Amino acid sequence: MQRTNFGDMACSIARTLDVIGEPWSPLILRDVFAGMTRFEQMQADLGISRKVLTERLNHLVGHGILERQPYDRRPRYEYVLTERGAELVQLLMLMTAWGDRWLAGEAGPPVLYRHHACGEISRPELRCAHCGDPMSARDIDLLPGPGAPK
Amino acid sequence: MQRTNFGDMACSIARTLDVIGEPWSPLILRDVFAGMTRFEQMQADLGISRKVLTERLNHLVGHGILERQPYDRRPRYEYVLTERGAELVQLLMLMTAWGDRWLAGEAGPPVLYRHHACGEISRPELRCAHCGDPMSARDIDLLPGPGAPK
DNA sequence: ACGTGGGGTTCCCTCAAGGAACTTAGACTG
DNA sequence: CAGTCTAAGTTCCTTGAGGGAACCCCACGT
Repeated sequence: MQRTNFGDMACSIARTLDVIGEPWSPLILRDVFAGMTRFEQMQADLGISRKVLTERLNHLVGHGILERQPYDRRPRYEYVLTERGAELVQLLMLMTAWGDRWLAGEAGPPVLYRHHACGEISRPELRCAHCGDPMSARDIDLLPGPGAPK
Repeated sequence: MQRTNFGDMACSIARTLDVIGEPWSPLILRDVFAGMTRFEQMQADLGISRKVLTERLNHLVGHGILERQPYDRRPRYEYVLTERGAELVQLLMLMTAWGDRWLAGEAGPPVLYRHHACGEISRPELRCAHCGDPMSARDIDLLPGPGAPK
């Protein structure tokens, strides 16, 4: 995977990739979010190598995305989303929306979202936290922030 | 990187990862979005190997995310976002917001977004396309869609 | 004709992903 | 108490992708 260390770059995208950018990591988060929280379940569902699954889970736990909790007196553990992790799920939701739109083809989306607030099947949209209007790539300018390099 | 082919999975997240999940791809999109559209610029900015940059650009062009356009009578090209690609930038915006919140630390965010509609420095938020209320991980149920496996 | 500079290609080396086999700790079973 | 079962890893080997440096090609400019 990435031999170059993205975590040290002065870029929030690169830093986020350092946490969840490795192959499989987003799919592991998806599984945990969907309720497949145990090692064997994920391994079977994803078809990932056990070695890599171990590495990814440790990485995600280490970065505070998942927590490892025993669920038995035997050495059995399940992984649950932390607050940081739950916020990352928004990214997955947006990835789903993009994939549904551009890659799902004839068959249509494999999964639908029902929104608790309105009870409808819907999809997420990006809006400005300040004014509430839509906020897409064409609607913004980039400015250097306080953490900008130099 | 990923030897396993995510594109064949019945999951819009996996399919999206097949397009932009390889290492560097999101950062390449970031650069193009930020106006660094040429091979040499990106290579210098990212510190990516020229070989991998070539591979990634071809992959992104092949999936309709970028377009390769000549900008000179000499063999000089720049890469521009297609509509599909521009919509992917929303993902980057959300990654930025997450990284700003959880990883930026003392120094603060390296980049700020100014929203054209309201003119304010702001950040994007996920909202329901149907009712407009916030739509985060805790606000939805998952249901099988028409493209669900079997 | 000669240099320059953008945009790649080629080559080799290292290290991560895949895969299968092995290990461990406790619980259950006879 | 010995033997079996199961979830959750660990170990080891093979393969192939990422890093890096060197090289190549082409249209200018001078």
